[in-house]
Amino acid sequence: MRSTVSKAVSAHKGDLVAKLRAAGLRPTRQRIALGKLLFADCDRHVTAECLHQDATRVGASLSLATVYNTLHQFTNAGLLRQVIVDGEKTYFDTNTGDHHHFYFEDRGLLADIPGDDVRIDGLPKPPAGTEIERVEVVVRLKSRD
Amino acid sequence: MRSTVSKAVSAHKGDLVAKLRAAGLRPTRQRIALGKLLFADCDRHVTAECLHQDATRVGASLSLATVYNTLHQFTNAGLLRQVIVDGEKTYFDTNTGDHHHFYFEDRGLLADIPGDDVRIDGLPKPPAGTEIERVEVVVRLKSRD
DNA sequence: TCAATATTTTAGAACGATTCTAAGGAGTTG
DNA sequence: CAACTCCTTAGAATCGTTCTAAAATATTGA
Ligand SMILES: [Mn+2]
Ligand SMILES: [Mn+2]
Ligand SMILES: [Zn+2]
Ligand SMILES: [Zn+2]
Repeated sequence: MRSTVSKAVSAHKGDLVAKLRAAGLRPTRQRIALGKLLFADCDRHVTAECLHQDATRVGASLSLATVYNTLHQFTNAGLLRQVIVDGEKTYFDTNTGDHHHFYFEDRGLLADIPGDDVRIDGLPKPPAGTEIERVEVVVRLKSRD
Repeated sequence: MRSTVSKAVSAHKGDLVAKLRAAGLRPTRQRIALGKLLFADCDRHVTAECLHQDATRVGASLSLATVYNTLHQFTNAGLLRQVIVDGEKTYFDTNTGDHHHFYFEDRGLLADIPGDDVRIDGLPKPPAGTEIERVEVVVRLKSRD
């Protein structure tokens, strides 16, 4: 799940189309453009607005509504996950595995915390009638000085 | 009995007025009403909307804008802290010490996890030029069944 | 291939939480 | 009380996001 190089090399349009089909999504021009931006290279943390700008920058023409639709469809298909670290905007993460985040508050950027080295001990059992869906750690960072 | 109770209540109010003065905030009717709701009993996690409803329920009459203003003033004074667990609304926490949270996603409720019991190991050093402002753990819970 | 059908895209309106504006109200000081 | 400063508030504005419904596109199968 973390062989970045071979993933980048093998992230061809055909794979993307297969990925979309497997998710029950038609491989439209818009979804392919967004899929390339999201899945072609290394892992990304994007907002809808920023992904829309990326698409525009690359010459793809699609509406912001489509970016929102697509991000949610990808999330429902398990291709993305949401990360909530800021009340103003929602981040979408191409890394769907178990991991945690640094959040650079002044720049509004997310970064994965490398490795599975993070261990959390001493968590109490969840209250009766509930179960843990996910444990999230966010390390909020500020610039020094 | 009754005199004990009213003494306790007025002692609380005196504390509250002192607390506001120490924060450089005039003890207005609105701030005292909200301060009572927030600080009189046990720790609370509230949204602006919910605190406004609480105030209305208790007979205090103030605008939602004032609730927002007051929550931010209290936060800037270190009397509250913000907790971000939901993209839709902001929670304010009367517990300003180091601690973590259960989040009951389907009910939109927060509960404290005492900070002393939770240990986080294996966090990497923050990137150069940054420092940790806070480490937050959120345990997202869903109802079983 | 080519219509019939199902899904997708999109512009623009709507929404909901939050913030802003600016004018009147209230706390403080002497 | 007067003078001053700070506070409250209704309503407008903002902003990220969702909704609507009509036009566009993908898929199916004859
Ligand atoms: Mn972004
Ligand atoms: Mn609440
Ligand atoms: Zn991530
Ligand atoms: Zn708390």
